[in-house]
Amino acid sequence: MSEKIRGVKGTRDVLPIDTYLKDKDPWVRVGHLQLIERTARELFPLYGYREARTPILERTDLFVRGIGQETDIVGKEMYTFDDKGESLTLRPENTASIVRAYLEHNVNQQEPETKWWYLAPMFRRERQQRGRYRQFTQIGVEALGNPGPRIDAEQIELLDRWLRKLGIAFEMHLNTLGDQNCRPNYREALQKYLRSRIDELCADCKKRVETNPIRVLDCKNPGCAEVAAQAPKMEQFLCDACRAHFAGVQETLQRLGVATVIDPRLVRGLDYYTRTAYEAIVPSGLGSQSTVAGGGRYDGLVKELGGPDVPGIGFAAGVERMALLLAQQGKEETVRPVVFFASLGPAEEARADRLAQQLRAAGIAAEVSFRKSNPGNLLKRADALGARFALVLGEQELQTGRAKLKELKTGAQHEVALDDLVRAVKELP
RNA sequence: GUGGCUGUAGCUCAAUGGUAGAGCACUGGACUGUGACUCCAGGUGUUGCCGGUUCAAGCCCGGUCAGCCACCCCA
Repeated sequence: MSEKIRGVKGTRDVLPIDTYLKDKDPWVRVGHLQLIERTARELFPLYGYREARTPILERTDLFVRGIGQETDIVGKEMYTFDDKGESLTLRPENTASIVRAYLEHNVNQQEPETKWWYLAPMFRRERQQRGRYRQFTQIGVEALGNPGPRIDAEQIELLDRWLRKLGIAFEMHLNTLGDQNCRPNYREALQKYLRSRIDELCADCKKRVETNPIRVLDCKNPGCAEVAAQAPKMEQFLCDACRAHFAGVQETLQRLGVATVIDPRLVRGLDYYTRTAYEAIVPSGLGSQSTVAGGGRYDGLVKELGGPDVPGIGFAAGVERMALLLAQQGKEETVRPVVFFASLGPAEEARADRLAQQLRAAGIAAEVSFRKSNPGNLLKRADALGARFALVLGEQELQTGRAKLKELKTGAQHEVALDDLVRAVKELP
């Protein structure tokens, strides 16, 4: 007796049926994924973004250098393995890969500004829960070579437009993280402040004070939150250039009519972010998760990965999280056959095969019956498939060359000539 | 990685430590050429897996795996 083989922990199937669901909660539907993807494919090129595809596998060092050794992603969440002496990793995010490809092909020497978008599976070895999976999909954009701030606003407006188009209710949070000039000053001041109140912080934050003090601002622990509320603000430490940049982003967004919430506590977990940071946040529907898309500027990353001093900004959206939100709203597109052929014998089946072929060639979805049965059961089958019309093909129809096209919803029958079926179906309202 | 809850038919769920059930769905028939209604018949199963206690375990105990929820972190 062999054991039934199972999927990998933290991965999930998305199937075009209802009954595989293990729980009552809405789950990702194929139709919603298609809607999200199709909208992106249509919308992103209108903003000048072109699709880029990079490999799922990269050298581990790319992420260590790009994302940062101290981050949770690199420190404990990567799928890393040895490939005959070389360490490889399943990508946990795509920005580092995109920048690697950009540099590898010297794109900066071919065009001063580059706008790419991607749709790609990502892998992070976390404990899964609602809205968080070990394999998940991100749709994102990266704009390289443009120091902003108008590109920042344009990109935020793109995300805003996309989510609105899909009917997702969210709030766009916005913040600035400063840059290499002013962030160290802020970090130092913040650190000094946090050390003075270190007894009030949680155990994790006590460590963060030394490793990554800015993330203490993001802690949900009540004690930490209170300390954070009185902490010095980034805004007081911004250098003139960063201050002007942030003002420019806000001004452009206002001109474009994009509503944002300035959120001083919005920080980013990844080391490479500078200046503009933004997140689309939803009030509910994702369990303890609330971010459906996050983005920001990373002006130091390209250089960090061995390239020239090229600025960049991008966002990544969680496709499954978006699909979960859509599932709670219900609407989904499904493809159903227009004509179902109920054939009563071998000769009729042969004719149905050819008729279905003609309909499909004309762009009309058609399905033939493969099982031998009586008309009653075949009509049941047509109904179960959600077909609009059923056409019973028997001896009589083959002889006369005429058949009745039955509209299943109303029961109305339309007499049609088999030789003229395509035109007849097209002409029906 | 840490903690809590759960695991019985394809799905939703019952069963005091004592013989595994219902609804839905599925297949066929009543209806050898016209579905939705109705009726009848029929698979529905190593009770997640392994071990222990017991005369006896779906039920109690331990382990393990998986799912859910929360922390952490993030999309």
